[in-house]
Amino acid sequence: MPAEELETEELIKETAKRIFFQKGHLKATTQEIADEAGINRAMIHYYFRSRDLLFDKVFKEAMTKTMNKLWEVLSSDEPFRVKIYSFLDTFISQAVDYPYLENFIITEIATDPERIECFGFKDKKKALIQLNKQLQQEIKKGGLAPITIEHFMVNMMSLCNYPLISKPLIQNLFSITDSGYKKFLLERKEIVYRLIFNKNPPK
Amino acid sequence: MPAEELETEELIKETAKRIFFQKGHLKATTQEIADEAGINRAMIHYYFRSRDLLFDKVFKEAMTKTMNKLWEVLSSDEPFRVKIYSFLDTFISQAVDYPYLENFIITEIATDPERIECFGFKDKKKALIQLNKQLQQEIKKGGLAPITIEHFMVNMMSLCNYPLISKPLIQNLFSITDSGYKKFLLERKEIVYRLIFNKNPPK
DNA sequence: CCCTCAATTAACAAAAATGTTAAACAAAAT
DNA sequence: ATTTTGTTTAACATTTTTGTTAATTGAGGG
Repeated sequence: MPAEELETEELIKETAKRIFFQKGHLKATTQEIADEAGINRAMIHYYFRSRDLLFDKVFKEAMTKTMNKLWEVLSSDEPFRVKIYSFLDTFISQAVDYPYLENFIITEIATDPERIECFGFKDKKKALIQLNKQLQQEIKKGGLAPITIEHFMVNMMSLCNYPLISKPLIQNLFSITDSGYKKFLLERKEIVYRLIFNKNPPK
Repeated sequence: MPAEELETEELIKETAKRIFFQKGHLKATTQEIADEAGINRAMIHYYFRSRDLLFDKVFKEAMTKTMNKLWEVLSSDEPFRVKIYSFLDTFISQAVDYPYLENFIITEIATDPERIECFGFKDKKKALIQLNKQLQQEIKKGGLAPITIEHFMVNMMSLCNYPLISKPLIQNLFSITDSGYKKFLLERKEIVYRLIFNKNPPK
């Protein structure tokens, strides 16, 4: 047994998170989770009452953590390009850890869009406005072709996220091995920056 | 009753396809499908033996149709930029029809990557090589910054597809209404072309 | 040493989903 | 008219998954 054994409750949450959002097995049963965690299935009910409550809690935690990180980056006082590069970095790191969190957001929220409501962060709007100001300045300086903040951000998110969530498809299309894919992903941080700014990334 | 009532088998397939790949409700039960189609649940078993076989058939059909369309475009004799613009068009149209097909590919294939094997089209490799030749020529001509065919295509796919499959998330982030989102998506064909070629699309 | 109490377990109950079957039906063939 | 055939239905059986409960364990406090 490991020196610092996780408390059962925490262990369940971590295991569930891994199965749901790393392995992408969103419909994993309580039995699968229990087996993977090496505990009795009843423990899940003991600590979380029901499968749905467990799922909710795990999702909400992962989502909040992620979103907070991202908005923090976007709200910082860094110059525009540094901020964007840092956003790419954070976004990709986070998505590498939980590639299927994004995927869950997509399918699950589609059937029940309420779920996402709770992530309306207080100063989201303010951060966006400020970022947009920076973006438009950058455009005026000629560093970027005219674009709205919405399209700009969707571009970034698309270019970072899609390759992560559609790994199997892309690997098949281009006959890329697992280790090859890792390299491919790492290359993308530069590729994306260059594409967006039409210029090499800082250092 | 409608004048040209669909044959039951076809009706089931169409209904299932809609629920699975338009509504994104991948875990829809046989009952839900039967209800939506207005038929007895046993009919699904009568025509398709099991839920899984139905799912497989529906998926395989949608996938094959999509892929064929895309490869056809990529294998055509059109000049590079026309071909690419046509690819964007086809890709987006198809994804608008079945936004969650992509999503299914992502989650389901993740747990069972074999599923995708069957879509190894005979002249995929040839089409890719030819396309790459065109791409590299375009780059030499100075029409494009140096890039591999893999990154180039992943860029295109990302920029087209991600906004479709992550509609709910983006709508929430930027407070966009449903009708606003439609407009947003249509704008993207131009946006993507401009981003990739750093220049306005043809006509 | 016994009591207490949270944590754990196995066995059970309930619910939800899938799969099967035998009978009813209805149109076409004989 | 009756048989045949493919389709449809309702009722039943099975399987899978979730949820509950009562008994067991084991560490700390009195």
